[in-house]
Amino acid sequence: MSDAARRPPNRRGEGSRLREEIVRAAARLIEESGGDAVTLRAVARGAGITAPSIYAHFADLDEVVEAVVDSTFHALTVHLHHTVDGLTDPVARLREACRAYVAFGLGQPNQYRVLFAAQRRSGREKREKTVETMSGSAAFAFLLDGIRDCVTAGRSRSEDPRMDATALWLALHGYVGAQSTLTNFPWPEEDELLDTLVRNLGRLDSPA
Amino acid sequence: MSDAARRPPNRRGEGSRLREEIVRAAARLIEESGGDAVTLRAVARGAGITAPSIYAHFADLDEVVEAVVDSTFHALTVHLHHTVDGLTDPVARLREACRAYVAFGLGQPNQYRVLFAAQRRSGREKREKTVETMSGSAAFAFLLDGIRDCVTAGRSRSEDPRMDATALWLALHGYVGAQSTLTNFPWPEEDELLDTLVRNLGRLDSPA
DNA sequence: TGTACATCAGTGAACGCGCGTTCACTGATGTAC
DNA sequence: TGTACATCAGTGAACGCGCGTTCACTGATGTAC
Repeated sequence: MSDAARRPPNRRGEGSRLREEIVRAAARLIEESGGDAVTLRAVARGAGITAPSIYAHFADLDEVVEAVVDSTFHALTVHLHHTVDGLTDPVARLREACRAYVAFGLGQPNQYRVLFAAQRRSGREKREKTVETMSGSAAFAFLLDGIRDCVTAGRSRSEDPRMDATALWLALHGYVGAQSTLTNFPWPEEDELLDTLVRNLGRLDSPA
Repeated sequence: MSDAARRPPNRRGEGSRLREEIVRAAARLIEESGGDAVTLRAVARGAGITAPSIYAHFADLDEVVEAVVDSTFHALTVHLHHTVDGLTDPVARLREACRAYVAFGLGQPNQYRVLFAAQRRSGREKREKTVETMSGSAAFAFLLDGIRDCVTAGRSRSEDPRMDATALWLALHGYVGAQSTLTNFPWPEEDELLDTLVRNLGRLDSPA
């Protein structure tokens, strides 16, 4: 901090502004480094503050990452809602939701990875209600409702929407992880692949 | 190393024995720590040697992990071959291969994760022929051949086996990653889920 | 068979580094009078 | 309106730690004569 000007302190009661800046810096760092170089000190550097300042807002680095995960899950949910907003055809809604999910993941693959990697670590002892059941399930519920709506509209032959939604989510999830990792794999055209997944796992009669 | 007896050196020309012990120790460490605590020194401790001894066999930790990945991919390939060996019905072969793939991944989820996580890191500058295209593709080819055989036998309606094999692999891959991570998710019965994936993505006419 | 010597697997001390965490502190903001 | 003071966001020095990497070394194994 000796080379830069001293950070002007936030006004009284505006400490939460720094909190948000820390979360943003951590998210940026996760995305850029792939999660390898995410340390308390690196986050502090990214936010333009000194390391001890973080303790005023978070107990440790895990809490910071947790905040990033919450924020990212929220952004995903908003993104999905915004995408299907205005679409009325249930098949189109389902397909666009899947497209949007994949686009969100591929747009920030390392943050997406942390969304689920964080469960492993913090799951040891903490909190009954994990992020997974709180925020993450909103995205899954999206797919489940999407399939149910298709069934109601007579567009899907699914006899077990929960099973089929799980299968569909697994494939989307696998695609986000694999596509951003195995860049040498002979990937088919993305739209075709997504259509294949949605049509077959959503049990749609007509081509999507 | 002061607390333990000094390791008796291998005989002349048997330096490769230590190499294998290092790889085994690294694999163990990856599986137990989730990959977080994998350091050169930790691997050395696990192998019962001092850190500098590793340099006689590997340039750095990345090379050690690379060796673990190679070994794990090889084990996966052997496991798949062994599983379908003796099965003649193409649908049964495909389904059992999928089951075996998932079982392998869930049996050592952290090693499985590293299989693909390693691509990211070392992919920066090194080697054109990545592990992915060399060893990993053997597993994928297994699924592809499986679907093709079903088509030939008139058991699958697939019109694009490569596309459908990709879709199927993505779902299996997603399942291994998600199931070992999201332990609170209301997972359906594993056999039912796998049947759903194989039947729908393998485009099988009759229930698998 | 015996002895001197080369080989080489593995050791242990040492280095500089970035890390997490603690602590007393500084100095601008806002308040009491 | 002016002044003394409390508050509190953020600093910077310091600590102990495990890390990767280097280097000269040790001592058992095998070989030449």
